Amino acid sequence: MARPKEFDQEKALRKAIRLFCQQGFAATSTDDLMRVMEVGRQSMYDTFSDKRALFLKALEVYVTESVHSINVELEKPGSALASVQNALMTFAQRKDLSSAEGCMGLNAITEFGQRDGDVTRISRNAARVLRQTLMRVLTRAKKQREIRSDADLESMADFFESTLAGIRMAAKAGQSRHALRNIAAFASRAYVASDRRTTPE
Amino acid sequence: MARPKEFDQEKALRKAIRLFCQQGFAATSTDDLMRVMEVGRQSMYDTFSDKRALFLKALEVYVTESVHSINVELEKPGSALASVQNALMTFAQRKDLSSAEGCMGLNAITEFGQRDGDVTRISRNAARVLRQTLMRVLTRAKKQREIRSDADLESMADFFESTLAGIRMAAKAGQSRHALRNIAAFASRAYVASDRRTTPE
DNA sequence: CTCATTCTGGACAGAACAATCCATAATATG
DNA sequence: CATATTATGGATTGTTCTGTCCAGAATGAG
Repeated sequence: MARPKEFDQEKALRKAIRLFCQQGFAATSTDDLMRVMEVGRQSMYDTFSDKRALFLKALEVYVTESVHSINVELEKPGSALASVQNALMTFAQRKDLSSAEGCMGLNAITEFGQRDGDVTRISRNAARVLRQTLMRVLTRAKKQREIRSDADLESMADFFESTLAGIRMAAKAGQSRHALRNIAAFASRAYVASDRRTTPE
Repeated sequence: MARPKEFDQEKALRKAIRLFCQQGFAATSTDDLMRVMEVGRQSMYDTFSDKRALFLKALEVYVTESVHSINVELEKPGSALASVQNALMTFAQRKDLSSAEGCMGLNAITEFGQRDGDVTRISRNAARVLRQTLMRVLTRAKKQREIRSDADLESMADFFESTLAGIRMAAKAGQSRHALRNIAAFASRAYVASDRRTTPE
C-alpha cells in the first residue's frame, strides 16, 4: 500500500453517469468528464481504463439500479394489478426524470442500437431481469382474476416496457410532470379486465 | 447558369437522413456523410452549408414527413376511435422501424434534449401539428360517444404520443414486429369507453 | 526516518475531425 | 467558339479529442 486515492470512485462514477445521461457517449469528451468528476486525467484512466470502459461501467450501474427500483414497486404485496399500475405512476414521479437529464439506457440504445455488443448485452440483461419480475406479477394478477383470463401476458409485458420508454421520452421532450402522471394513469387502463372487445380486429 | 450539379440534392439528403437515423449527430462524421451521400466534400458544403445545417435540414424533412404520415391515418373518415387505433397499428407496421434505423426525431431529442434551440423548435413545431390533428380526432370521438364523456383529451393525446415513442424505442431495442403490433393493440384498449373506474386513484 | 509504491497534474503525441483553399473540369449563355 | 460561372475533388489548415508519458508529491510499511 502507498498513497491512497484522493477522490471517491463511487461519487466520481455517479457524476459520470449524470453527464452521460445528459449528453450521451459521443458528445461527452474526456475533458467534460474530468471536469464534472473532479478527477485528473491520469487518475481517471488509472481507475476506469478508458472512456468506453467508463461508459459501460456507468451504464451497467445505471440500468441495474433503474430496473431494481421498478422491481421494488412491482413486487409490493397486495393486488398485483395495483402493483403494476403503481409502478408506472411511481416511475412517472421519479425525480430524475427531466428534460435535462435523460435516461442513460435509452440514450445508449438510441446511440448504439444493436451495433455494440457490450451495450446490447448490458441492456438485454437488465431488460431480462425486469421482464421476469413483470411476468411473475402479471401471472399473479391473472390468477387473481384482475386481468382477463385470455390476456396475452407477453404482450402486456411489452406494453409495460413500452410505456416506461414513452414516459421517459416524454420527460426528455419537456413534458410536464402532470402530463407524465396522466400517461401512467392512462396506460393503466389498458390492463384492466373488460368483457367487451376493446382491441381493433 | 453554368455547370449543373452532378448529384441529386434530394437523394443525397435522403441518404443523410438515413445515416443520422442510424448514428445520430455526434457519431456521424463528415467523411461518413460524404461516403453515404456519394458527394464530394466541397459539393456537400456548397449545398448544405455545414454539418449542423445539414442535420437540421434533415431533421425538419424527417419529422415533417413522419407527422404527415400519421396525420393521414388519423384523418381517415369513419369512426374516430378506429382512426386513432388504426394510426397506432399502422405506425407499428412502418417498414422504417427497425433496430438498425432509429427515429431521427427521438435521436435528436435524446442527443440534444432542450439544449439546442433549433432542434427544439423543429421538434416542437412537428409535435404541435400532430397534436392539433389528434385533438380534432379525439374531440370527434367524444362527440360520437366512442370514448367516455368525462375523458381528458389532453391526457389522451399525451398518451398517444407517448405510445408512439414507446413503439419506436421498442423497435430500436430490437423487439419483433409482432411485439410492436401487440403494443399498439394493447394501447388501443386504453381509449375505449368504460363504465367502471379503470384508473387507480 | 527511509523508501518503495501509488497517486496526481501538466505536458505531449498521434489520430480524427470540421471546414477552407485552390486548381481543374464542365457547361450554359452570348 | 469564347467566356463567365459553377461544380468537383484533392490538398491543407487548425482544432479537438483520446490516450500516454513523465516528473514530482504523498503516504503506508519497515
